[in-house]
Amino acid sequence: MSMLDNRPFTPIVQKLRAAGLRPTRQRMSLAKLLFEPGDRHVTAEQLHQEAAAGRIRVSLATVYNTLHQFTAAGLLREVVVQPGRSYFDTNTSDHHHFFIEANGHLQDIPGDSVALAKLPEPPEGTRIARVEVIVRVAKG
Amino acid sequence: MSMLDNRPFTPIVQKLRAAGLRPTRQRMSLAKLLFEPGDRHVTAEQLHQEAAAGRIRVSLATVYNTLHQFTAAGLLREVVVQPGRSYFDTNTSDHHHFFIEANGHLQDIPGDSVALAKLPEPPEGTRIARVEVIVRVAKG
DNA sequence: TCGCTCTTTTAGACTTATTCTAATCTGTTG
DNA sequence: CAACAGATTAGAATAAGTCTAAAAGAGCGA
Repeated sequence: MSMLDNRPFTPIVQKLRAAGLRPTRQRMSLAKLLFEPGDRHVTAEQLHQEAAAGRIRVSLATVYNTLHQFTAAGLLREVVVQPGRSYFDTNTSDHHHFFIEANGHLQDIPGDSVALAKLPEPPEGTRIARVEVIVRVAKG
Repeated sequence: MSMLDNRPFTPIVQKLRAAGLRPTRQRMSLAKLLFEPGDRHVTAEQLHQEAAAGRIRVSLATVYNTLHQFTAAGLLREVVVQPGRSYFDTNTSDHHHFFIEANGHLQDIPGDSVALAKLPEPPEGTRIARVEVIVRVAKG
């Protein structure tokens, strides 16, 4: 399966179609970088550089567009822990994060090792969309 | 008690001194805006505008410096929930937040209406600095 | 009080992450 | 394969925040 693989029924193509996104060259390349290696947390800039390293020509604007489309389609989750930096998480299952302050990295917390015993009533006229737990850890 | 109040033993002055910060005009004015009205969540830009509205001349750089100094001193807590925007919370007690997606506002969740039943082991060589729970709510 | 020194503030330049725009290109459908 | 809607692009634009060097202010001792 080469970088030029363009067959119409590859899992990535199916994934994109299922999300209502046309399987364009750029989206397929980015999807491969994102989803083939397993769970990961990337910034737009990182993904753009990885693409460049892999001889894939994609503009930074497209990387941003794609990450947001994937997020809207539920293929990614956006995680904000630091001012001025967004991570995109390829693991969309119910789970939480460690944020390692020393190096700014994120790490998944397995879904069942955090338990919320009690949740508050959401404010009048709203419903809970998602509960995020961020465990900030420091050296020591 | 006027805006020009400069007495050396006002609670704000004490608070600043206790934090090891000189009670300068700018810091006192900002501290008043922050701490007198009770619990609040502000951005740097908002605070800067409030100051301007109150005829207090403070540069934006000073607002940023001050917010960070207050945070380092434990008088404020920084909360990041949206890319490209930091909130500073005057409530430094142990509590969590609702994030109202519709308008981008934060709202405190009383400390005891969220309970964590189980916490994970932090990664090798780190210790838990803080656990943040963000309950994202949407209209409906 | 004055003067000295160290700290703070400031305007404005700069950086970084991200979004926008308008032109060009490409997938898909008939 | 033509046509068109949707996607991509370079580069400009924006926004939040930081940095810098110079000016102003605070606190101290005499």
